[in-house]
Amino acid sequence: MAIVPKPLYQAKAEFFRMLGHPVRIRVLELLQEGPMPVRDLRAAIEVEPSNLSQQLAILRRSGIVTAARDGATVVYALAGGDVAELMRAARRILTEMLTDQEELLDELRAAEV
Amino acid sequence: MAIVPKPLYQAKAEFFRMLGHPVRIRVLELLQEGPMPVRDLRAAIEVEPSNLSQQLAILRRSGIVTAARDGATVVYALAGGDVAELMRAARRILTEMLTDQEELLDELRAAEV
DNA sequence: TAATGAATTGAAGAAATTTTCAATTCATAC
DNA sequence: GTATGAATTGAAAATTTCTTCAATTCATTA
Repeated sequence: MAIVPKPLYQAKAEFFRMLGHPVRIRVLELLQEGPMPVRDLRAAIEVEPSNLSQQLAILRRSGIVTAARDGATVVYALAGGDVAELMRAARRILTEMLTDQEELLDELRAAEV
Repeated sequence: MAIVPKPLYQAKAEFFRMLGHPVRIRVLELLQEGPMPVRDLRAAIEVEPSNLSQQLAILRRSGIVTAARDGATVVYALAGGDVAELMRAARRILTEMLTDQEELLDELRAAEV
């Protein structure tokens, strides 16, 4: 079976798409404070257990997190990449984008008609 | 017009989802070199004109790019946020995540973007 | 070994996104 | 004013992702 390399822009798109879900974002944010058992993730995120598991499976398959069983509980952790820096960069852009929208909103509010 | 504040993690998820498409990624990468008319985007990206327009519309609506008409052509530009830093952060994580996919790794190392 | 709790899996229906095509707008040239 | 090229729009069909539920695995405890 020949290895057909995936175009880089497609790998990037898949990566961002993997991040594009509220539950997955929250999991990644929580794991930035350190490894955490599923039990705690479930307490912090309002979501059905099986739904959380589905989202965790997506994160696991992508390779951005790892899972380790410890007795009856499973502990998740970031696989190592600097997720914090990525989130900071995203927040900077998001902040700028939302600020612009707010300015637009202010203009709309200020408009006479 | 009631303003319903959106949870931050949801805004983040929407932001990443907006990035999660190969054509949109390529547009953002091309625009990092400066404003560019649709004509040039279409020459650089293999995609149906109307499909490109759909993807451009998504980028526009999100606020990450702006469009300005100049005669018969339309010129797109990044709205201002530091998209380059975001892409670098993403690439760092991707590089780490894909250590077992040699071909893609080589592309990542060679990529300047 | 039976029972319980923790977490995952598989599969189906629901929901969202993507692609495609015909129709439209806008500016320029004839 | 009519034709042409550039780009966008609206809407449907195709595809993908999301949610949900029942069934399952694995470890612990009674």
